Amino acid sequence: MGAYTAVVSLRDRKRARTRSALVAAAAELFERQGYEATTVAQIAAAAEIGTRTFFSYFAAKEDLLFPESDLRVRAAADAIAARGPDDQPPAVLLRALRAVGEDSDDLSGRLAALRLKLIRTVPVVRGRALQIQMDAQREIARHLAAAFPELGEMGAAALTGAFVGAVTGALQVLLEDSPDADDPAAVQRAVQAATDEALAPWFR
Amino acid sequence: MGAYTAVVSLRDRKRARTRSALVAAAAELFERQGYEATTVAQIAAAAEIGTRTFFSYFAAKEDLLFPESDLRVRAAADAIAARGPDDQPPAVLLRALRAVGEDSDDLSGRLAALRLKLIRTVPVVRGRALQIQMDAQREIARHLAAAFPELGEMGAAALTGAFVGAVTGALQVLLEDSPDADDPAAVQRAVQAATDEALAPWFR
DNA sequence: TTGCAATATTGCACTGAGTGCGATTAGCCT
DNA sequence: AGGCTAATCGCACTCAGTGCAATATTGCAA
Repeated sequence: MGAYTAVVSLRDRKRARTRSALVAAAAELFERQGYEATTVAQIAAAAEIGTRTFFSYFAAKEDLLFPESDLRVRAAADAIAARGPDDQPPAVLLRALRAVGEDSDDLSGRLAALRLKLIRTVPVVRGRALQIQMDAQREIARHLAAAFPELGEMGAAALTGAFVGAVTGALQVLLEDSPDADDPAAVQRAVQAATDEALAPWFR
Repeated sequence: MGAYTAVVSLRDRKRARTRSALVAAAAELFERQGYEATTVAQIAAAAEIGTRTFFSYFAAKEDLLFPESDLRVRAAADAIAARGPDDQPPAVLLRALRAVGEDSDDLSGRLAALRLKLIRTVPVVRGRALQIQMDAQREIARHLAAAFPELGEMGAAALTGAFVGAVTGALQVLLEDSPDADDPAAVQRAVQAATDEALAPWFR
């Protein structure tokens, strides 16, 4: 082992490349043929791996739409950690949620747009998205509780839930009848405006 | 057609009975063998139905855990409809959500307890539960928007989301480390207390 | 560089959910 | 009673996902 061993081994790099290839191939196929009409075997073939091997990269087909979902949680955690000494929980939480929305998504947001569309149309994808969201919410609540012990574990969870719920509620309406429901940037802006208003009672 | 034709035909009654039999059989089997280990074929056989016919009663295996989910929504809608002339949105919403929690669940809450346990342990069940919850939330938001036009469609949705989110957030914590996470009555009481506190800023 | 251990890849066979279709049955209505 | 409609069911099929065992690839140390 020399003085500078690569932090990521060849193995790891190769694995990461294959993973990306899978996501890219899936995006391509989903866009062209639709989600249900695309089989895992097709995706694997497009990424030049065996069908069986696919499941050592993703546990399920839906998971292709949500790579790196932990990045968003980490962004929120950082935002909470960076609070000022006089900040109150609601303000901190609001900044954390903004951080979640802002982390510029994958390459040019093409995957984000696809995800948005499939969340609206494919039940199994929506279900998975909601599960991921709940896990993220729980994790954020944990950080909030650590930052403000006086809230209590449950108080922090309820507060976080209220904020995330407000965002999600606005999102629901937006996604179902907005002309540009597929443009992540536009969606983000609209949601931000709507939630700022809905959460007003907490900031006064 | 005589003066008094049965409101529900024989056909409908039989169908309802079979449906209940399926739910009962499923509950029994899920409790005894676990969710994953129970096949649809077993459930169908226990209810004396062809396997193929099962899918004309329930679209998917998970749906066995959520019969009559629309009852809860209707209870909430009724609560909103029964508002007083001076009631403000938050108070009305809170009553509506209480109505949702109160509708005494299916027979002795045995199914409710099972559902609670499976939501915690089986991902696909949790996903379905979240989807149903979101649909219900959206529907309640619609009623709220109709009752308070000044809120606007999106404002109503955000507010509803915030309230439901607070409840759900508290529920998350409760379900993961409460000793009696399987007792629906206890859970309901605890959630009510937690949310009352978390939603306080709206009532002042 | 070579050889060994660990890990990744793959094929194969299998289970179980869910669907489409066509034949049969059973309830409904006149 | 008899035709009409809707429910039931068996059959064959697709596809997601898993367990297992064989093989190939990479990491590491001598």
